[in-house]
Amino acid sequence: MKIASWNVNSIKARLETVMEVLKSIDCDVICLQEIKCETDGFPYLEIEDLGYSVEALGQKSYNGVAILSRLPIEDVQRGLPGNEDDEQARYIEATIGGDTPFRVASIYLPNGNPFPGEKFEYKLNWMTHLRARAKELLAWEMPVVLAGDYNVIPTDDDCWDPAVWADDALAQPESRAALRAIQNLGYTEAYDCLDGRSHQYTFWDYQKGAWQKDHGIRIDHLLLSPETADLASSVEIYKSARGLTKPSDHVPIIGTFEEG
DNA sequence: ATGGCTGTCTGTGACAGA
Repeated sequence: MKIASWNVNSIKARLETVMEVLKSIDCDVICLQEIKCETDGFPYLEIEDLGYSVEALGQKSYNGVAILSRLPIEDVQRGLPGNEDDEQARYIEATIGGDTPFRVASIYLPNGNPFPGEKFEYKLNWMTHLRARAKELLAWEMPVVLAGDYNVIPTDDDCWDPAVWADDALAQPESRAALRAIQNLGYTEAYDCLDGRSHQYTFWDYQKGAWQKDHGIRIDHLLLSPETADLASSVEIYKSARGLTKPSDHVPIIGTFEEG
């Protein structure tokens, strides 16, 4: 079972690139973020032609998340439970059927800039709700994958130059602590667990030749419940997606899991 | 090079992104 997370920065503007990458990475489940279209506007037919079922939660212009799966998608939860007042489309969760069912969430965590400010408080509040949901899911005692663009640089070793990011919401101690607080419930981050090299990135800005200079940050993460961590065998950052024509500024992060 | 990117919209510049 291969499960990926990928912020595509508009599914419509990126459709050809997305389909090319989906064929290459050959995953069973792909969690998409920043689809930037309304739920009804998702290009369902094109993705279904690749063999995937699709469940999406979108809104006009911004944000938006989706789960693609070759296996049946069941019990879809749209929006982050306990955070029903949030009008932004940032969370969808569902059960992926099969011999070993997985509960999978596609998460687009708020950016939080500028720091400090209301948007940063919104980010921290959102992370508090995510932690509460993560705790609930542990009680399900099944494999859980919380996949997404967390918009958090976990440590200074996960960016090219900590000084550049020091005043940014993505690198604030509060943002990092809120991510660790979720992990401290009992979640394992797939990259930390299965690779762990420093200075490996999932995002490179479009500006200033960031990709060519490898000026990136690692902000896309796969959080695994203990049941999932036991099944995890490898992780890959699909870096070559950033070098394609008309790329997203993020690349997929892919986890491989044994099916017990 | 007082800049340098990309996407969205009842758009043609403002905003959001990170």
